[in-house]
Amino acid sequence: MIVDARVLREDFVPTEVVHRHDEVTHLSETLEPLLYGERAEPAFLFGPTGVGKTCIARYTLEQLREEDPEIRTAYVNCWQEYTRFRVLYAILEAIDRTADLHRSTPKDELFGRLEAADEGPIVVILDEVDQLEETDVLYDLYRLRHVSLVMIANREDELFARLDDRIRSRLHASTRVRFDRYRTTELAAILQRRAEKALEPGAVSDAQFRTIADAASGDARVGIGILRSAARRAERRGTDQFTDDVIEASIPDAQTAIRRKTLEGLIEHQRILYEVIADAGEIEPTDLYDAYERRVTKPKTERTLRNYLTKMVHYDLIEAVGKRRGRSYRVVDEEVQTSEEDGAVGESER
DNA sequence: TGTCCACCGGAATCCTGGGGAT
DNA sequence: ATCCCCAGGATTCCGGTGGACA
Repeated sequence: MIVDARVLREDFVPTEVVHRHDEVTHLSETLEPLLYGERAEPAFLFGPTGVGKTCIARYTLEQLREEDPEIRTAYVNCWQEYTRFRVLYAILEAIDRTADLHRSTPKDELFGRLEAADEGPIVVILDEVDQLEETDVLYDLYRLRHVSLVMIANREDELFARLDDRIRSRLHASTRVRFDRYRTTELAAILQRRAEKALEPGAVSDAQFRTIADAASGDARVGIGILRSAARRAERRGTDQFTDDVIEASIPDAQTAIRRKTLEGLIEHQRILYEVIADAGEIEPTDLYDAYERRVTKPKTERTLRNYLTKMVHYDLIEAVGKRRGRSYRVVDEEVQTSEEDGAVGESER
Protein backbone atom coordinates (compact mmCIF):
# COMPACT_ATOMS: atom_id res chain seq x y z
CA MET A 1 0.00 0.00 0.00
CA ILE A 2 2.43 2.68 1.13
CA VAL A 3 5.41 3.06 -1.17
CA ASP A 4 6.91 6.27 0.18
CA ALA A 5 5.64 7.51 3.53
CA ARG A 6 7.67 10.72 3.41
CA VAL A 7 5.34 12.14 0.80
CA LEU A 8 2.47 12.03 3.28
CA ARG A 9 4.38 13.82 6.00
CA GLU A 10 3.34 17.28 6.99
CA ASP A 11 6.64 18.91 6.12
CA PHE A 12 7.02 17.30 2.71
CA VAL A 13 7.79 19.75 -0.07
CA PRO A 14 6.67 18.51 -3.48
CA THR A 15 8.91 18.91 -6.51
CA GLU A 16 6.13 20.57 -8.43
CA VAL A 17 3.20 22.55 -7.24
CA VAL A 18 -0.42 22.18 -8.12
CA HIS A 19 -2.84 25.12 -8.24
CA ARG A 20 -0.50 27.67 -6.73
CA HIS A 21 1.46 28.94 -9.71
CA ASP A 22 0.44 32.57 -9.35
CA GLU A 23 1.47 32.60 -5.72
CA VAL A 24 4.82 31.01 -6.50
CA THR A 25 5.45 33.52 -9.27
CA HIS A 26 4.52 36.41 -7.05
CA LEU A 27 6.87 35.30 -4.30
CA SER A 28 9.77 34.46 -6.57
CA GLU A 29 9.48 37.84 -8.25
CA THR A 30 9.85 39.44 -4.87
CA LEU A 31 12.93 37.40 -4.10
CA GLU A 32 14.43 37.79 -7.55
CA PRO A 33 16.71 40.74 -6.70
CA LEU A 34 18.73 38.35 -4.56
CA LEU A 35 19.95 36.70 -7.73
CA TYR A 36 21.51 40.00 -8.79
CA GLY A 37 23.13 40.66 -5.46
CA GLU A 38 20.44 43.08 -4.39
CA ARG A 39 18.22 43.09 -1.40
CA ALA A 40 14.74 41.60 -1.55
CA GLU A 41 11.85 43.37 0.10
CA PRO A 42 10.10 41.49 2.88
CA ALA A 43 7.18 39.35 1.79
CA PHE A 44 4.06 38.26 3.62
CA LEU A 45 2.04 35.16 2.92
CA PHE A 46 -1.46 35.42 4.31
CA GLY A 47 -4.25 32.88 4.35
CA PRO A 48 -6.09 30.30 6.48
CA THR A 49 -4.46 27.07 7.62
CA GLY A 50 -3.85 24.28 5.17
CA VAL A 51 -3.76 26.36 2.00
CA GLY A 52 -0.11 25.73 1.23
CA LYS A 53 1.59 28.85 2.56
CA THR A 54 4.47 27.05 4.24
CA CYS A 55 4.77 24.59 1.42
CA ILE A 56 4.96 27.34 -1.22
CA ALA A 57 7.47 29.33 0.79
CA ARG A 58 9.77 26.34 1.10
CA TYR A 59 9.26 25.33 -2.48
CA THR A 60 10.07 28.80 -3.78
CA LEU A 61 13.21 29.01 -1.69
CA GLU A 62 14.36 25.65 -2.96
CA GLN A 63 13.87 26.88 -6.50
CA LEU A 64 15.84 29.99 -5.63
CA ARG A 65 18.68 27.96 -4.21
CA GLU A 66 18.81 25.92 -7.34
CA GLU A 67 19.55 29.07 -9.26
CA ASP A 68 22.03 30.32 -6.70
CA PRO A 69 23.27 27.82 -4.11
CA GLU A 70 25.08 30.64 -2.29
CA ILE A 71 21.79 31.89 -0.93
CA ARG A 72 21.28 30.55 2.55
CA THR A 73 17.86 29.87 3.97
CA ALA A 74 16.49 29.44 7.46
CA TYR A 75 13.07 28.18 8.43
CA VAL A 76 11.80 29.32 11.81
CA ASN A 77 8.46 28.33 13.25
CA CYS A 78 7.55 31.15 15.59
CA TRP A 79 5.12 28.91 17.39
CA GLN A 80 8.06 27.13 18.96
CA GLU A 81 10.66 29.88 18.66
CA TYR A 82 8.68 32.76 20.11
CA THR A 83 11.37 34.84 21.80
CA ARG A 84 14.03 37.06 20.29
CA PHE A 85 16.71 34.76 21.58
CA ARG A 86 15.18 31.64 20.11
CA VAL A 87 14.51 33.16 16.72
CA LEU A 88 18.06 34.42 16.40
CA TYR A 89 19.38 31.11 17.63
CA ALA A 90 17.29 29.15 15.14
CA ILE A 91 18.57 31.26 12.26
CA LEU A 92 22.18 30.89 13.34
CA GLU A 93 21.62 27.17 13.67
CA ALA A 94 20.32 26.98 10.12
CA ILE A 95 23.44 28.68 8.80
CA ASP A 96 25.79 26.72 11.04
CA ARG A 97 26.95 29.44 13.35
CA THR A 98 25.99 27.95 16.66
CA ALA A 99 29.13 25.97 17.35
CA ASP A 100 29.89 27.50 20.73
CA LEU A 101 26.60 29.10 21.67
CA HIS A 102 24.76 28.28 24.83
CA ARG A 103 21.83 29.47 26.88
CA SER A 104 23.88 32.02 28.72
CA THR A 105 25.14 33.75 25.62
CA PRO A 106 24.12 37.39 25.71
CA LYS A 107 21.38 38.23 23.21
CA ASP A 108 23.50 40.89 21.58
CA GLU A 109 26.17 38.34 20.89
CA LEU A 110 23.66 36.34 18.86
CA PHE A 111 22.63 39.38 16.93
CA GLY A 112 26.25 40.38 16.41
CA ARG A 113 27.00 36.99 15.01
CA LEU A 114 24.14 37.15 12.56
CA GLU A 115 25.23 40.63 11.60
CA ALA A 116 28.72 39.33 10.90
CA ALA A 117 27.44 36.47 8.76
CA ASP A 118 27.03 38.82 5.81
CA GLU A 119 29.10 37.04 3.21
CA GLY A 120 25.91 36.29 1.29
CA PRO A 121 22.16 36.74 1.52
CA ILE A 122 20.06 34.80 4.01
CA VAL A 123 16.37 34.28 3.42
CA VAL A 124 14.47 33.67 6.63
CA ILE A 125 11.02 32.13 6.63
CA LEU A 126 9.16 33.15 9.76
CA ASP A 127 6.24 30.76 9.91
CA GLU A 128 3.29 31.63 12.14
CA VAL A 129 4.89 34.98 12.71
CA ASP A 130 1.75 36.15 14.51
CA GLN A 131 2.74 33.83 17.36
CA LEU A 132 5.91 35.78 18.02
CA GLU A 133 5.92 37.20 21.52
CA GLU A 134 8.83 39.55 21.11
CA THR A 135 8.09 41.29 17.86
CA ASP A 136 11.07 43.60 18.17
CA VAL A 137 13.16 40.83 16.64
CA LEU A 138 11.45 41.67 13.34
CA TYR A 139 12.96 45.11 13.56
CA ASP A 140 16.38 43.62 14.26
CA LEU A 141 16.15 41.34 11.26
CA TYR A 142 14.81 44.09 9.06
CA ARG A 143 17.85 46.19 9.82
CA LEU A 144 20.24 43.56 8.50
CA ARG A 145 20.88 44.21 4.84
CA HIS A 146 21.81 40.63 4.06
CA VAL A 147 18.66 39.17 5.61
CA SER A 148 15.42 38.91 3.66
CA LEU A 149 12.18 37.99 5.34
CA VAL A 150 9.33 35.78 4.24
CA MET A 151 6.65 35.96 6.90
CA ILE A 152 3.67 33.66 7.14
CA ALA A 153 0.51 34.42 9.09
CA ASN A 154 -3.21 33.80 9.01
CA ARG A 155 -4.69 37.24 9.14
CA GLU A 156 -3.08 40.46 8.09
CA ASP A 157 -5.05 42.77 10.40
CA GLU A 158 -4.42 40.63 13.46
CA LEU A 159 -0.72 40.47 12.76
CA PHE A 160 -0.29 44.18 12.22
CA ALA A 161 -2.28 44.98 15.33
CA ARG A 162 0.38 43.21 17.35
CA LEU A 163 3.33 45.08 15.92
CA ASP A 164 4.57 48.37 17.27
CA ASP A 165 4.59 51.44 15.06
CA ARG A 166 8.28 51.34 14.31
CA ILE A 167 8.17 48.00 12.58
CA ARG A 168 4.60 48.32 11.29
CA SER A 169 5.36 51.36 9.19
CA ARG A 170 8.41 49.70 7.72
CA LEU A 171 6.64 46.51 6.82
CA HIS A 172 3.54 48.18 5.49
CA ALA A 173 4.96 48.49 2.01
CA SER A 174 5.98 44.83 1.78
CA THR A 175 4.72 42.38 -0.77
CA ARG A 176 1.63 40.45 0.22
CA VAL A 177 0.73 37.11 -1.28
CA ARG A 178 -2.75 35.98 -0.38
CA PHE A 179 -3.89 32.40 -0.35
CA ASP A 180 -7.52 31.31 -0.63
CA ARG A 181 -9.02 28.05 0.44
CA TYR A 182 -8.73 25.22 -2.03
CA ARG A 183 -11.87 24.13 -3.82
CA THR A 184 -12.78 20.50 -3.50
CA THR A 185 -11.59 19.72 -7.02
CA GLU A 186 -8.28 21.48 -6.44
CA LEU A 187 -7.62 19.68 -3.20
CA ALA A 188 -8.62 16.38 -4.79
CA ALA A 189 -6.00 17.00 -7.48
CA ILE A 190 -3.36 17.74 -4.85
CA LEU A 191 -4.18 14.59 -2.95
CA GLN A 192 -4.02 12.62 -6.16
CA ARG A 193 -0.50 13.87 -6.86
CA ARG A 194 0.60 12.93 -3.40
CA ALA A 195 -0.99 9.52 -3.65
CA GLU A 196 0.75 8.85 -6.96
CA LYS A 197 4.08 9.16 -5.21
CA ALA A 198 3.19 7.76 -1.83
CA LEU A 199 0.93 4.84 -2.61
CA GLU A 200 0.69 1.96 -4.99
CA PRO A 201 -1.07 2.80 -8.25
CA GLY A 202 -4.83 2.51 -8.17
CA ALA A 203 -5.14 2.42 -4.42
CA VAL A 204 -7.56 5.31 -4.34
CA SER A 205 -10.38 6.07 -6.74
CA ASP A 206 -11.26 9.50 -8.09
CA ALA A 207 -14.48 9.53 -6.14
CA GLN A 208 -12.57 8.73 -2.97
CA PHE A 209 -10.19 11.63 -3.51
CA ARG A 210 -13.23 13.85 -3.74
CA THR A 211 -14.70 12.40 -0.57
CA ILE A 212 -11.49 13.10 1.31
CA ALA A 213 -11.12 16.58 -0.16
CA ASP A 214 -14.71 17.30 0.73
CA ALA A 215 -14.28 16.15 4.33
CA ALA A 216 -11.18 18.30 4.66
CA SER A 217 -13.17 21.36 3.50
CA GLY A 218 -10.30 23.01 1.69
CA ASP A 219 -7.64 22.32 4.29
CA ALA A 220 -4.79 20.43 2.67
CA ARG A 221 -3.24 19.55 5.99
CA VAL A 222 -6.39 17.76 7.08
CA GLY A 223 -6.78 16.19 3.65
CA ILE A 224 -3.29 14.75 3.66
CA GLY A 225 -3.82 13.66 7.23
CA ILE A 226 -6.90 11.68 6.23
CA LEU A 227 -5.02 10.18 3.31
CA ARG A 228 -2.16 9.15 5.58
CA SER A 229 -4.39 7.73 8.24
CA ALA A 230 -6.46 5.83 5.69
CA ALA A 231 -3.36 4.42 4.05
CA ARG A 232 -2.09 3.09 7.37
CA ARG A 233 -5.47 1.66 8.16
CA ALA A 234 -5.72 -0.07 4.81
CA GLU A 235 -2.23 -1.41 5.24
CA ARG A 236 -3.05 -2.90 8.61
CA ARG A 237 -5.99 -4.62 7.06
CA GLY A 238 -3.77 -5.94 4.33
CA THR A 239 -5.84 -4.52 1.49
CA ASP A 240 -4.28 -2.80 -1.49
CA GLN A 241 -7.21 -0.49 -2.11
CA PHE A 242 -9.02 2.10 -0.09
CA THR A 243 -12.52 1.09 0.88
CA ASP A 244 -15.15 3.66 1.73
CA ASP A 245 -15.37 2.60 5.35
CA VAL A 246 -11.60 2.94 5.76
CA ILE A 247 -11.91 6.53 4.63
CA GLU A 248 -14.94 7.07 6.78
CA ALA A 249 -13.06 5.83 9.83
CA SER A 250 -10.04 8.00 9.08
CA ILE A 251 -11.86 11.30 8.86
CA PRO A 252 -12.34 11.94 12.58
CA ASP A 253 -8.86 10.56 13.13
CA ALA A 254 -7.15 13.19 11.07
CA GLN A 255 -9.31 15.99 12.33
CA THR A 256 -8.33 15.38 15.94
CA ALA A 257 -4.75 14.29 15.32
CA ILE A 258 -3.42 17.82 15.43
CA ARG A 259 -5.26 18.53 18.65
CA ARG A 260 -4.00 15.37 20.26
CA LYS A 261 -0.52 16.36 19.28
CA THR A 262 -0.75 19.73 20.97
CA LEU A 263 -2.30 18.06 23.99
CA GLU A 264 0.78 15.89 24.27
CA GLY A 265 2.92 18.98 24.16
CA LEU A 266 1.37 20.34 27.33
CA ILE A 267 3.27 20.13 30.57
CA GLU A 268 1.78 18.15 33.45
CA HIS A 269 0.02 21.01 35.22
CA GLN A 270 -1.47 22.27 32.01
CA ARG A 271 -2.80 18.83 31.23
CA ILE A 272 -4.38 18.57 34.66
CA LEU A 273 -6.07 21.89 34.09
CA TYR A 274 -7.32 20.60 30.78
CA GLU A 275 -8.62 17.43 32.39
CA VAL A 276 -10.46 19.37 35.07
CA ILE A 277 -12.14 21.44 32.38
CA ALA A 278 -12.90 18.37 30.28
CA ASP A 279 -14.39 16.52 33.25
CA ALA A 280 -16.57 19.43 34.22
CA GLY A 281 -17.63 20.16 30.68
CA GLU A 282 -17.83 23.81 31.58
CA ILE A 283 -16.38 25.40 34.68
CA GLU A 284 -15.97 28.83 36.25
CA PRO A 285 -12.55 30.16 37.19
CA THR A 286 -12.82 29.86 40.98
CA ASP A 287 -14.14 26.30 40.80
CA LEU A 288 -11.46 25.49 38.28
CA TYR A 289 -8.66 26.72 40.52
CA ASP A 290 -10.12 24.84 43.50
CA ALA A 291 -10.49 21.59 41.59
CA TYR A 292 -6.98 21.93 40.24
CA GLU A 293 -5.54 22.51 43.69
CA ARG A 294 -7.24 19.40 44.98
CA ARG A 295 -5.65 17.30 42.26
CA VAL A 296 -2.03 18.31 42.65
CA THR A 297 0.36 18.26 45.57
CA LYS A 298 2.26 21.39 44.67
CA PRO A 299 -0.15 23.76 42.98
CA LYS A 300 1.06 26.67 40.89
CA THR A 301 -0.25 30.12 41.68
CA GLU A 302 -3.43 31.37 40.12
CA ARG A 303 -1.53 33.83 38.01
CA THR A 304 0.46 31.01 36.48
CA LEU A 305 -2.71 29.07 35.84
CA ARG A 306 -4.10 32.08 34.03
CA ASN A 307 -1.04 32.07 31.83
CA TYR A 308 -1.60 28.40 31.13
CA LEU A 309 -5.21 29.04 30.31
CA THR A 310 -4.46 31.80 27.82
CA LYS A 311 -1.90 29.56 26.23
CA MET A 312 -4.40 26.73 25.90
CA VAL A 313 -6.99 29.07 24.46
CA HIS A 314 -4.32 30.07 22.00
CA TYR A 315 -3.72 26.45 21.10
CA ASP A 316 -7.44 26.17 20.48
CA LEU A 317 -7.73 23.42 23.07
CA ILE A 318 -10.15 25.26 25.31
CA GLU A 319 -12.29 28.31 24.95
CA ALA A 320 -13.29 31.03 27.36
CA VAL A 321 -16.94 31.95 27.36
CA GLY A 322 -17.62 35.49 28.39
CA LYS A 323 -15.31 37.97 30.01
CA ARG A 324 -14.68 39.09 33.58
CA ARG A 325 -17.17 37.98 36.13
CA GLY A 326 -19.21 35.03 35.05
CA ARG A 327 -16.62 33.74 32.65
CA SER A 328 -16.28 30.01 32.18
CA TYR A 329 -13.97 27.66 30.39
CA ARG A 330 -14.73 24.60 28.33
CA VAL A 331 -12.86 22.30 25.99
CA VAL A 332 -13.21 23.21 22.37
CA ASP A 333 -13.94 19.79 20.99
CA GLU A 334 -15.67 17.10 23.04
CA GLU A 335 -15.00 14.38 20.48
CA VAL A 336 -11.36 14.29 21.50
CA GLN A 337 -12.19 11.95 24.34
CA THR A 338 -14.12 9.48 22.20
CA SER A 339 -11.52 9.34 19.47
CA GLU A 340 -8.90 8.44 22.05
CA GLU A 341 -9.89 4.77 22.11
CA ASP A 342 -9.95 4.78 18.35
CA GLY A 343 -6.23 5.47 18.19
CA ALA A 344 -5.37 3.02 20.93
CA VAL A 345 -7.28 0.10 19.45
CA GLY A 346 -5.02 0.01 16.40
CA GLU A 347 -4.28 -3.60 15.66
CA SER A 348 -7.49 -5.06 17.06
CA GLU A 349 -9.57 -3.61 14.27
CA ARG A 350 -12.94 -5.01 13.57
C1' DT B 1 -26.15 55.29 41.38
C1' DG B 2 -22.49 53.67 44.05
C1' DT B 3 -19.90 50.00 46.04
C1' DC B 4 -18.13 45.51 45.93
C1' DC B 5 -15.36 42.08 44.08
C1' DA B 6 -14.41 38.26 40.65
C1' DC B 7 -11.53 38.12 37.09
C1' DC B 8 -8.02 39.50 33.78
C1' DG B 9 -3.46 40.46 32.41
C1' DG B 10 0.82 43.83 32.56
C1' DA B 11 5.13 44.64 34.88
C1' DA B 12 8.59 43.85 38.19
C1' DT B 13 10.98 40.54 40.62
C1' DC B 14 12.43 36.04 42.19
C1' DC B 15 14.18 31.44 41.34
C1' DT B 16 16.44 27.81 38.93
C1' DG B 17 19.71 25.66 36.39
C1' DG B 18 23.06 25.52 32.47
C1' DG B 19 27.38 26.85 31.33
C1' DG B 20 31.72 29.79 30.96
C1' DA B 21 35.66 31.99 33.40
C1' DT B 22 38.94 31.99 36.95
C1' DA C 1 35.33 24.56 43.45
C1' DT C 2 33.39 28.90 43.14
C1' DC C 3 31.58 32.91 41.04
C1' DC C 4 29.15 35.20 37.52
C1' DC C 5 25.92 35.69 33.61
C1' DC C 6 22.09 34.48 31.35
C1' DA C 7 17.18 32.96 29.79
C1' DG C 8 12.90 31.62 30.96
C1' DG C 9 9.42 30.11 34.02
C1' DA C 10 7.00 31.17 38.27
C1' DT C 11 5.54 34.36 41.54
C1' DT C 12 4.27 38.73 43.50
C1' DC C 13 2.01 42.90 43.13
C1' DC C 14 -1.44 45.51 41.38
C1' DG C 15 -4.55 48.42 38.42
C1' DG C 16 -8.48 48.07 35.34
C1' DT C 17 -13.06 46.41 34.14
C1' DG C 18 -17.76 45.59 34.40
C1' DG C 19 -21.55 42.62 36.30
C1' DA C 20 -24.10 41.90 40.75
C1' DC C 21 -26.45 43.82 44.18
C1' DA C 22 -28.18 47.17 47.51
